This record gives sequence, C-alpha cells and structure tokens, in this order.
Amino acid sequence: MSDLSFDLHALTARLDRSADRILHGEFDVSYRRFLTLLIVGELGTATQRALAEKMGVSEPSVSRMTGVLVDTGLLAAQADPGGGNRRRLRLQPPGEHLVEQGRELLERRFTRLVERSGVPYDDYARNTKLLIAALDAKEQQVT
Amino acid sequence: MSDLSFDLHALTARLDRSADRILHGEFDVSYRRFLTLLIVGELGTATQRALAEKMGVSEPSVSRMTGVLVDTGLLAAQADPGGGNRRRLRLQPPGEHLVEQGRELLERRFTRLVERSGVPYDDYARNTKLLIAALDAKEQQVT
DNA sequence: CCGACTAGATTAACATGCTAACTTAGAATG
DNA sequence: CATTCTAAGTTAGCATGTTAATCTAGTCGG
Repeated sequence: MSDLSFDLHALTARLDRSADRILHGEFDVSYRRFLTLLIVGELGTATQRALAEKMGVSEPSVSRMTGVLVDTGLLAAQADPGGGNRRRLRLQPPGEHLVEQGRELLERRFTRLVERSGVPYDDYARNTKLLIAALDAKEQQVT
Repeated sequence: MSDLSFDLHALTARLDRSADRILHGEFDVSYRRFLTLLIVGELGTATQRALAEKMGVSEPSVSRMTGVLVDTGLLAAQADPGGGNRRRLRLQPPGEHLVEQGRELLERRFTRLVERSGVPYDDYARNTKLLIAALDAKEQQVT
C-alpha cells in the first residue's frame, strides 16, 4: 500500500504552500484570497452562495472572505438589483489586475513543475477528475 | 487548461471530508487526530519534532494536537529518558485500537473508491509521488 | 562552576475551514 | 395588510494551520 491518500494530502499541501509563497512574495496576497478573486472573475457577477458552491467551501467562509477582500479594495459587493437578500460580487480594477498577473505566473510555474516531474499532464488530470466524480457519486448514494 | 491544481485541491478536500465523516460517525474522532495517532504508531516512539516532520506540519501544530490527544487519553507523552527537552510520544491502548480499526475501515473504503473510479491505482500513486519529488527538488533549489 | 549555545517544545496572535443558530429581504397567502 | 415561507447572508464558537517569539533542558568551553 503506497498510501495514495496521504501522498495526495502532502502534494496539495505543498502546492498550496508554494503558491502562497509566490503570491505573498509578488503580490502580498494569500493563495485562498487570490483563488476567491479568480473564481469571482470566472463567474462574472456571482452571489456568495454561488461562489461557495464553486469553491467547495461553506457560505460562512465565503462571507468572511469577501468581507476582507472588500475591505482591501479588491472586490465590490452590492445589493443585487434583482432583489432578494443577495449580494452581487464583482472584481474591482486592482482585483482584476491581480487575477490576471497571478494566474499567468502560477500557471507558468505549475506547468514547468509538471514538465520537470515527467508526469503526463493530461493523463493525471483525467484520473484526478475520475476520482472526484467517483467520490461525488458515492456521496449522492449515501445521501 | 483543465486546471489540475484546482482539481487536486477539490479532490483532497473531499477525501478529507469523507474520511472525517466516516471517523466521526464510527469513532467520534477527526481525521487529523486519527492521522496523528496513526503516524505516531508508525514511528514507534517519536518526538514531536519528528512527528511534525513526518506529517508535513509545523511544530506548534503538533504541540497543540498532542495536547488534546493526551487529554483524551489516546496518547501518552513523557519526558524522554534520553534527556534533553524532548517528549516521547506513545499510543495508549485506546489509541492503538482506534488506529487499527480506523485504518482498516478507511483503507477498505478508499480502495473501493479507486476501483469504482476506474483509475489505475499504481499509476496514479506513482505520478503523485513524482510530483511531490519535483516540488521538493524545486524548493531545495530555491533555498 | 557559570554563562552561552543548541535542540526541542510552547505561547501568542492570526488565517481559514466548519456547523448551528440567527437575521434579513422579498414573495406568497389568507 | 399581516403572517408566514424561502433564499441568502451573517454571527458565534470551535478546529487546525501558520509565523515569530519565548521558554526549557542539557551540553560545552573557559
């Protein structure tokens, strides 16, 4: 037993730390904050609930996270004109720049890492998705 | 770009949550506490520093974690007879049982998950290790 | 024998995850 | 119109991760 689940943990923990160091060094922002902004950018205008769903994180987490991002001026949150108790999230210009530059930097580094490792990217990526799908299917079944 | 690094995150986060649910349900213990005990078991008698190194976690984390595990009677920590400011960690009988039973349960479930997913275990495990190695090599180089 | 060094552990303060419980803004219904 | 339902968000309190600073137990050189 090569303890795959432990190694997966180790791998993502290290990827996190690596991304965190890079982002802190270059842009003085944490990986989780960066990722939040990146996903808001991808969603266009998002509610916090949608953001939580997409990030796979609880709504209170998103609530606190968006709070600090609004405070730092990277993100805007306004009452949704569509009504209801919703907040519409949108990147502010500094947030857009951050996402653009950070994404490029991280993708470049990550691509180089995978190349150096000799792991076949597409293969590994496909298997990762398969595992996620199997896990999701199981959860549904349990529920 | 299939966003492998994001998917890896998603996968481990879900694996965590799944393991956490199982362990809480069966043994009323969190995954991180269980994992700490498991590794103490593997190390035999370990210092906290060795445990932190093995788990890939900071020493203060281990200090707090061992504190609660000692409080719950799963773990014993005594001054190392070898001298120095060391604490020798050892599983208590309830901790040993927990590790034994929890490991079996989790391994069985995880193996079934991988089978269901259709992912070739050895292949994926090897690639995971390759990525970790590449990441470690890079860190050394940067340092 | 005493002051300084080393290794290991702890404390303080913070970031971010979670669940449970509560609040808020509109919508729906009598 | 007032009551009540629903969806979305927030608050409170905890678990666990981090770094920086401090404490502690032996060791070693003068």
